[in-house]
Amino acid sequence: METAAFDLSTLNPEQREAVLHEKGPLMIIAGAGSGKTRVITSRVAHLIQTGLYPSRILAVTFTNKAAKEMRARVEAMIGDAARNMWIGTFHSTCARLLRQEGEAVGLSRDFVVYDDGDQNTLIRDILKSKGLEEKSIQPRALLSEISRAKEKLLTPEQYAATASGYFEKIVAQVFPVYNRTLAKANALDFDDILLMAVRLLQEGKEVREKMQERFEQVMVDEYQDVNFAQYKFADILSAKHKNITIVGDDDQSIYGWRGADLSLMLRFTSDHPDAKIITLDQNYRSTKQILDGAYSVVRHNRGRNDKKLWTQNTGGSLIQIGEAGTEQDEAMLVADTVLREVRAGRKKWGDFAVLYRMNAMSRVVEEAFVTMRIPHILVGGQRFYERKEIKDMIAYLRVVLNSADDVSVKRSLNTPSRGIGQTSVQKAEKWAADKGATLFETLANTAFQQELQKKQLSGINSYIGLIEDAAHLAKEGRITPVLTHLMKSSGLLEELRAERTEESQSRLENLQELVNVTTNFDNDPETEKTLGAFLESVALSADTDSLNESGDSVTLMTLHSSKGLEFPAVFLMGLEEGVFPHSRALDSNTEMEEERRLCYVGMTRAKEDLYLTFARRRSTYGQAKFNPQSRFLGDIPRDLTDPMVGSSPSVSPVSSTRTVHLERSGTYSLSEPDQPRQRPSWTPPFQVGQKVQHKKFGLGIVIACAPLRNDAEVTVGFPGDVGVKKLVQSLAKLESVS
DNA sequence: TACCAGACTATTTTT
DNA sequence: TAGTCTGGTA
Repeated sequence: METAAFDLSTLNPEQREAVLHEKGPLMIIAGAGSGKTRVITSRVAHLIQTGLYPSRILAVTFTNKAAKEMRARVEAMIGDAARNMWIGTFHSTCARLLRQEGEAVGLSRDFVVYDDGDQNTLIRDILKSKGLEEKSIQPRALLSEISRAKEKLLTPEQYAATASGYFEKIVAQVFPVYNRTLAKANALDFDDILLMAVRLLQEGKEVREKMQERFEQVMVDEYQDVNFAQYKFADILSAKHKNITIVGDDDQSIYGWRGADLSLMLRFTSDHPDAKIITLDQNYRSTKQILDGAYSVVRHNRGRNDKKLWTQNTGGSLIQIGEAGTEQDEAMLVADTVLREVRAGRKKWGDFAVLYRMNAMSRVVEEAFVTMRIPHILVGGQRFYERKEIKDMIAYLRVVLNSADDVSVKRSLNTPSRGIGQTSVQKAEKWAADKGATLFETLANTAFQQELQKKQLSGINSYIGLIEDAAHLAKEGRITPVLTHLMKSSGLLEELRAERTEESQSRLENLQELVNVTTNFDNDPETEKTLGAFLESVALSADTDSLNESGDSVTLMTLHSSKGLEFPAVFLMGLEEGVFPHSRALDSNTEMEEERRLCYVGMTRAKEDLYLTFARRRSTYGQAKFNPQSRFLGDIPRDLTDPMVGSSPSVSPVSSTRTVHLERSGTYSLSEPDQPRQRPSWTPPFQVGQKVQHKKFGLGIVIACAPLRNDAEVTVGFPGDVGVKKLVQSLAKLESVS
């Protein structure tokens, strides 16, 4: 980290220009590794040094981690004055605004934030109550459609007006109910936080003018990832002074599936015809081979701003390509390479990152690393705040804060078991719906209680007593006593301790960790000491926030979570058609372009060494698959690559000539020579690349063969509309054509 | 109410 | 394969 004040002389001309720009809209197109963060922080420092009050700067990012880093770096340059800046994520900034001014749009200060899990339970309940549950509607799909609508700032009415087709009609039906339920529970989902903040600014003239006046400089980082609501938020706030700076890279847009809209980046220049545009294309991170390789993958995308990164760093090794028999072999190849480099003293464990397309792929790597005793940390996967026991306790805390939160009442009511089952809950829900009361009010209502059996009644009373005691404790301001009281008196601790299994032990540890979190919160002088503030910090935080160089270990994570990071050596695994690019992207142009960008992001994480690996055979969902190697590998010019040491090619790439396959296919069996297996070896009926004749489809080329009991599943590519087919040999009766 | 077996279904996830 | 969900039964 830079500790001295910033030094203009170490910046390149474009960077300097961006830093010194003072008035008017500015767009910085910042390629990977082009010193973006340095430019933004220097710019902030420069503005403050030229007399701007820090409190008049708003800087928004997408992650808490980025926000934290930005603040720390500015502080290092200009000292404590940086504290008064508004630096935060879109969500935390909007939530802050809503807590301050939200009452103007009828929002209570004590709103809770619903995460994906809560949204899911809510939507399921609604589907059930509408009798729509078995109509093959996936709650997830529904939620993402609603989310998409909210990101566009659409009201349920506006959505309904344009809804067409079966699915959209259902969404139109559910959407308003979903919103009403949230409102009744005094809850906001992630999208609401943005939406309500924008609405507040649009409708509340006074608030709007106050905020517009206040923020003389507005900066948005990672602009390629903004959605419409976020765009609007920044747009309104910067409308008065017009000093908006956006920083982004269209080649690194990998969150399209989450509503990020790349076209908003283009829109910036039409919104602000006078905008200054600066492109940072000198890369300070990677070697030329890595940059050229990455470029050869993204350049296939249409409609991108062509921008080729350059570097003065022309040394370094070629991109290394590793081929393995199975995914286990692939993982071992990675492990071996790491081990060799570390033993040779060329690298430390912490210099390596292993990136993959799906979290599920981490397991094999972990296994290999464990057997080879390679220290590693796994990023992502099951998140702390999504663990059951943590969510349970959070649910309790939320009820203490806001008893209208029905979702949390339902979750906590019978955990641990108080003998209150589905039937009782349904009874209470019905009663609540009839009387227009909240669930909690209903449970406490004497008239309702008379309808209950003794057992249920005593359970409910002990629940209510527990919440009331906790609410009393909460008035004192510290969170930890409330939490520990709830854990003890609910009997949850007791239950877990009694279980004495490995799982219960780990749950107890997680709960202990939660106590640590609240203790830190209680002792942190910076935080507002209320339960609401604590719950908000929980809802708006991600695990990766705390991801720092935690010791000297290899980092394992998905390509998505690697964005913004860099490592001396990077492995990109699973470069196979159907894995990366992901199978879901194979028939969609837009998604394929996003996969390409994802590959670009992954490759440009590497500073010195980049390894791309694939396996010929991979089991997916318990089924063996022979995927052809990824098209991305084919995009990289040969003179930039080198086979990895230990790579075991046996079949040449699909694109090469057939004769090669025929010669080598003898070894093409399930029992890899280096890893003997118990299973009898299986000989595929055809070789990959072999021409075959099908009665109906005609001539085709074998792409893959997989064993299928006493049969074989043959994947064949046919020309024209027929495309790729999976055929069972005994039925398809494919004949080989020489 | 609670538990178990079988069915079902599978990206990515900054907040 | 593995984790989640559902429905049937004790």
